Amino acid sequence: MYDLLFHHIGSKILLDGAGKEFLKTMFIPKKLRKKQYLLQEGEQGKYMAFVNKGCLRSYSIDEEGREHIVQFAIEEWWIGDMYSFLTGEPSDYNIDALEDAELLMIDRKAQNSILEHLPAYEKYLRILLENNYVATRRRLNNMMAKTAEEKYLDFIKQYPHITQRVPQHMVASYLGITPETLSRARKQRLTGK
Amino acid sequence: MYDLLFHHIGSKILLDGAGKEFLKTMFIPKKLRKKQYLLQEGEQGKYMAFVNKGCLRSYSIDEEGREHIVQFAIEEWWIGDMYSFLTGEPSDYNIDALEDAELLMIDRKAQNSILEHLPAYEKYLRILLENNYVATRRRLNNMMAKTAEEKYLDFIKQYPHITQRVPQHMVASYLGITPETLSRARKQRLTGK
DNA sequence: CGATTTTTTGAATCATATCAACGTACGTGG
DNA sequence: CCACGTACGTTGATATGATTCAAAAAATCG
Repeated sequence: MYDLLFHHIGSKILLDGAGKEFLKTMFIPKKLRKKQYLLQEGEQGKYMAFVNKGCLRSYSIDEEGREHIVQFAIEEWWIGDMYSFLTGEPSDYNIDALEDAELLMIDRKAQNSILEHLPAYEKYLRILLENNYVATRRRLNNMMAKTAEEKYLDFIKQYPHITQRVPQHMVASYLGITPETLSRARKQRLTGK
Repeated sequence: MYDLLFHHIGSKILLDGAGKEFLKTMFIPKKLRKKQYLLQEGEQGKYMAFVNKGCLRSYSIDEEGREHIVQFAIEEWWIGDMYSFLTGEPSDYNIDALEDAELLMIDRKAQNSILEHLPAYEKYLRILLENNYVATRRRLNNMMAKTAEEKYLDFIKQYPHITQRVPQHMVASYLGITPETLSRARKQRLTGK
C-alpha cells in the first residue's frame, strides 16, 4: 500500500526505514469508488491525497454551470485543493474519482508533524511545488498562445497515459475548449492533416 | 538596501540578526536601467532576483515573433526563470526592466548555502511557491473561462499598482489578448457599460 | 518641439462557441 | 447475457467574440 508513496518520496529525498515507519503512521488510506467525491465545493479541503491507484479529477463550476477541469491525477500524483488545505478556506473545487481509486491522504496537522520529524520532507514538498510550477507555466503558455489543435497535441504529448483513460470531453474541459472543437481538431489530424 | 528583503523574509519565517548578516553575504546587488536585460533567451537563468525597487517583466517570444508577457515584478517580488535556475537548462524567456531597478540577486550555489545554514529558508521558499501556485491557478482560470473584459477587470482588481505602471499593450500581452481588444474592452466599461 | 511609441477606431476575417440532431458505445438491472 | 437508457462522440449550420490589418489620434520622450 505504501510502496508507491515511499518510492516517490525516496526518489526526491533520502528516506530511511525509520522515516518510512514514521510516515506510515501519518497517512490515512482511503478507497474511492468511481464517481465518488473526495471533496465538494464549499467544504474545507482538509486533505491532500497521493494516488496509489486509479484516476481522479478536480474541477470548478462557473456561474453558468459549466465544469472546468483543473487537474487529472493518476498513480503517483498528488491531488487536492492546496489553497484550501493551507488556509482552511472553503474550497471552490470538486474532486471526484473517474475510476475506482486507492488514496493515501494527509491532513495539515499530520503534514506539520512530518515537517517537524523529517526535515527533508520540506525539500520534498518544495520539489513537488517546483515541478507543478513548471507544468502550470507550460499549460498557461498553451492556453494563451496556442490554437485548439495545438493544445490537444501538447496534451497527448505530455500526458499520453491520461489521454487513454479519461473521456474526450473531459480532455476538452481541461484544455478550455468545447467537446465539438476537440472532436473536429482530432478529425483534421487524421484526414486533411 | 537589504531592508525590504529582510522585511519580506521576516514576514514568512523567523529571521534574527545573525541570519540577516549571513544573508547579506549571499545576495548580489545589481542596478538595471530601463530597457536593460536581466536575462535573454538562450542564456542560463543563473539568478533569481528580488526587486528592491523598480519594475520588470519576463516574456517569451513565439514562432511568429509575438511577445507573451509571463510576469511583471515590482517591489518585494521575485523574478527569474525558475526552471532554468533549477535545472541549468537555457532559458526560453527574456527579462528586462520597464523602469530603472535595484535588484538583489542570488545564484543556485548561494541559495544552497542559505538552505544549509538557515534551514527555515526552505520554508520561505515553499511559501513563495505556494503563493505563486495560488496566483497561477487564478490566472489559468481566467484564461480558460473568462472574456477579454473579465480578464482585464480581474487584473486591475488583483494588481492595481501594476496597472498604473506598465503600458496598456503589455497588460494585454499578459492577459493573452490584443491591445486593440483591451482598448475596446476598456471603452465599453466607461461608456455603454 | 519633432519623432517615436502608444492608444484608439473602423472594417473585414477567422477560430471557436453554440445549438441541434444523430449515431454509437456503454453499463446496469432484469 | 440481453435490452434499454444514458452518456459520449460526431457532424452540420449559424452566431459571436476576438484577431488582423490599416490608419488616425493621443501621449511620451529625448
